[in-house]
Amino acid sequence: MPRRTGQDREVDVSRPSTSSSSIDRQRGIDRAIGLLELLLVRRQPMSAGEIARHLGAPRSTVYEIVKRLTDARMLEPVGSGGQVFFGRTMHLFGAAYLEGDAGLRRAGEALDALSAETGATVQCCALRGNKYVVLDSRDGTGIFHITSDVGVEVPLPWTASGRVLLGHLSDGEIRSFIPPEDFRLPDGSALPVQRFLDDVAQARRDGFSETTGLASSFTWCQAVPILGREGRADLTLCIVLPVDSDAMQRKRCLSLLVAHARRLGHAGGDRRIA
Amino acid sequence: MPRRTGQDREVDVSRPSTSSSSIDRQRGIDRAIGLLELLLVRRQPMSAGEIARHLGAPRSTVYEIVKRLTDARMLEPVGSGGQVFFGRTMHLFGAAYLEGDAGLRRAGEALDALSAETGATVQCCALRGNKYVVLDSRDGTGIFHITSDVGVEVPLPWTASGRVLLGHLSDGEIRSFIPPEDFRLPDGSALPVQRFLDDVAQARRDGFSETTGLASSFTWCQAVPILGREGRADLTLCIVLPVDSDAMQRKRCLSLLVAHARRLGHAGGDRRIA
DNA sequence: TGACGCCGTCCGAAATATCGGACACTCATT
DNA sequence: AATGAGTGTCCGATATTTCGGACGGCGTCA
Repeated sequence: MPRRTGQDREVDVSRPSTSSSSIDRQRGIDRAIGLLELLLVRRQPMSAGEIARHLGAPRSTVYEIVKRLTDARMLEPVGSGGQVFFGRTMHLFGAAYLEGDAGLRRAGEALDALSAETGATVQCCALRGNKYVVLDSRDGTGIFHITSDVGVEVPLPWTASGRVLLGHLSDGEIRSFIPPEDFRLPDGSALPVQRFLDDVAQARRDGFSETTGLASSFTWCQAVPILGREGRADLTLCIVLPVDSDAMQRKRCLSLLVAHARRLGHAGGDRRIA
Repeated sequence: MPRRTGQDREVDVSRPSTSSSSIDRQRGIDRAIGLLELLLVRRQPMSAGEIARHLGAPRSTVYEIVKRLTDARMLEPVGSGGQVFFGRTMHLFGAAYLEGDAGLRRAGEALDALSAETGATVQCCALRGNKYVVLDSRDGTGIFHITSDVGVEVPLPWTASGRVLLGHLSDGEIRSFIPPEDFRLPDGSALPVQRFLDDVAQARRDGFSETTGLASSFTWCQAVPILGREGRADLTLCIVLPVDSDAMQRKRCLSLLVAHARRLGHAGGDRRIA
């Protein structure tokens, strides 16, 4: 693995599009946003130096930014090695967001109900950039939980929700939307793009999607769309069953999912036919 | 050798307090932090112009900052009047914070238990600056709920938790810590400072605090400290009962509170004696 | 119709925040 | 002891960002 020091500033050709860092001097606010996104992806405390290395930012600048964010308690010191992670203020911002977003709040209530009704792990998911992300979840009951963290970005082809969330895109749009490497599954095998496109089309017809053995070999996933004002799947309701659950149980779960999602959805009827 | 921090550049006498920036040019990141804090206090969508007015910031700058934060989805457009509020990314940051802070997460589990055991509104509270703030809560069951929002800042003398959270301060420190206007209660009456100091002292002795008719006339509040590593009350567990609840029920609730808080607390024994 | 208040965008100029580098320090490892 | 890698701080210079103001729209009210 090549060492990445502050040198990679002059990689002009090999930097495709996003996070285009030319020879640039960046704004503090952009550095701050990058820093927070980095912590979100890494999901563990980092020191200022470490952040600077990963961001390709000057150390002195990162120290300054970290200080400001720490004063505002958007970051908090963790441990004794000068590391920081998200702070309490972020929790308050997040809670305020939830208060303002009736959609996600109501979805959370549906998760409570679904969790009680099924005992399985249930989630509410959405698109974030060109990735799939869990926005909220309730862990299943029982000795072994199947869990996944809120906020972790996952390639769309790995998930049932991914098939539902892309229903509003054409095949061509989907091809250019998803990075090619995302079609490689966690087990190393490659998912044929056409099969994924077929899955999306089928999910569009059926109003739900089921997958198994994709992200993990021991799960059977079901996802249904929560339709927004424009008839697009803004959110999904999703249930994670053990792969050996019987067909009857699956059918019951699916109908529960559909019922909750329809109640939550904005576009009442079957706009997806159009 | 005198230390030169970035602060003492313009040590003018005419700096009244925070917020009211005179003629100065501020950093983008500070503007951004101020903007987010403003939204947290206002708890409703605001337009860029409105934000600029409240912040005393140039309109053009605020538009720029809002654009950046919106691109990062830390803010989201709301309505059609160009208003913005916290965005989905904030929710993810907040969730990541919760994942990293075992203390608050465990307190949340205690709230679940307390809520089930008592049916009342229960909260986890802490200090934020020189104010009291609810970090997490579970609403009571029954027809009428007594609720309060996560993240709303409240004067410390209005609350039972306030009396518990200041146990580590001396009378003098408390006097200078709390803004004088915070001793005026919501009903307009003034709480004698000495009475508040006595309350804090008693809470320190008893290991809990009870108040009634302070923040509202119809509530009876109980608060107990969750002790941190240094034996200080970092968090409180708090229960809100109707003012007409009977003594027996109150006693039961208090003992439940104490049991949960002791289990959560770091300093096991009675460090407060020291 | 005109006056007013908003929103959103654009621009040049000047103040300054970012940057690179240097320093002192600690802690392991050689 | 010497080396290396890390943290945390400070400083001057310059490329840049903030700022103030102007502009064109839109809607409302008188």
